[in-house]
Amino acid sequence: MSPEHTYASTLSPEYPVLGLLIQQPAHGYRLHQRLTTDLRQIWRISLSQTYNILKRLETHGFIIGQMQKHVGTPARRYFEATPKGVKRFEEWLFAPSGSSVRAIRVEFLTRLYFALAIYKERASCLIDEQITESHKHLEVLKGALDLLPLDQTFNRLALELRVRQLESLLDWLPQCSTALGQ
Amino acid sequence: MSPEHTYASTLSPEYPVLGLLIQQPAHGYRLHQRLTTDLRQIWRISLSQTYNILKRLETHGFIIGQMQKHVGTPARRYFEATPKGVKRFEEWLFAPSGSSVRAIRVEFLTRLYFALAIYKERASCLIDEQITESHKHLEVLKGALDLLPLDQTFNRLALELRVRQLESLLDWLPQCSTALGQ
DNA sequence: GCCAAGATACTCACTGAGTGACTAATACTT
DNA sequence: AAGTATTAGTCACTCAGTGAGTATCTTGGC
Repeated sequence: MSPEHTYASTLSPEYPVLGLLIQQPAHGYRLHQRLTTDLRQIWRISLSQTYNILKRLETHGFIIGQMQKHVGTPARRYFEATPKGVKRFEEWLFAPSGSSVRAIRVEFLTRLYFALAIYKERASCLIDEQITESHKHLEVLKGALDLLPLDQTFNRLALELRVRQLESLLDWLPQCSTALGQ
Repeated sequence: MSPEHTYASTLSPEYPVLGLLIQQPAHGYRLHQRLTTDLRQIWRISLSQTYNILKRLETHGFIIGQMQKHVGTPARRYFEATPKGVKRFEEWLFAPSGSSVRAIRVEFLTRLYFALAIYKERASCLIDEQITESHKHLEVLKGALDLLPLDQTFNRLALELRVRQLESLLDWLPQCSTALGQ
């Protein structure tokens, strides 16, 4: 068993957490506040779950935490990303998206958020890539639909829904560019 | 802590497994085969995950398993639903759907599958209810979008995508009725 | 000046979700 | 008879997520 093996898929909540810490080091509670304001339309991560994720990120060496005692506040642990953590995050940020509609929605929006916040010049490139990828994926789904026998009513219905969802995603993607342009 | 408390959300893979067992008792391996043929467009459940779910369902008393020794085959455990399991399944089947687009997609399709297979007369009613619910939900999302300040570019983009996805779901739903009619 | 309510900051113990490697028997094939 | 594929299942693990609980500090009201 490889010691570097990590299970997390690219949809994992570890990435938004890591990204926020790269943007700005913070302690758990503050981090959770930023999660619930800045990213609340995408991620709903409870406070204790936030701490779980921090713990995991730390055991994997992607972040390190240090106690800091201020006068007049309870003791806090401040976390910041390690170079290893930054590397992992950037690899994720510019990697191709997963294929499910949900994966695309959640992943792409998260990537876009951080691209806008940290690596602004690469954001429009991210959008273009997503458009290309989604078109490709759409063709795959349509191909699969053509191959599905007509009597497989149920599987056909399910696939048709996925096609429609992907099409509506493709309708929406150009809006991102517009929003970015302002 | 209530002993009857179960964590599983209505999106849990326990329901397709339970439903297949209500349709027809089976052993784990066969069940997994049915999962990968009949429901492959919705659920991708690995073999070992199938056994995990069976174990959980059994410890909760929703199914019971019994060893059966055939000549010429390895020993197998056949599972069937208990009355308690049937009750739980039916409550889920006719309960209102979750609210996320993914929840609706996965849940609704699963419900529809079993409604068609086991409770055929109630299937069209299920579709109508989903249409009503989704319209309501769409209004809620649109309301939230109207309330979101214009400067919250990112959260607005995310919400707009959800609106579009829900609209495309609403376009698709009537197809279910058509498919059902045949 | 005190105390209750609430915000801050975190911990713990738990269940559920999901994977990959492994075992072991039977069945098919050459 | 040996080797491969299929059938059937177990094990040990990590990740995902919840809810209750703990402890400290701030703030508003009397």
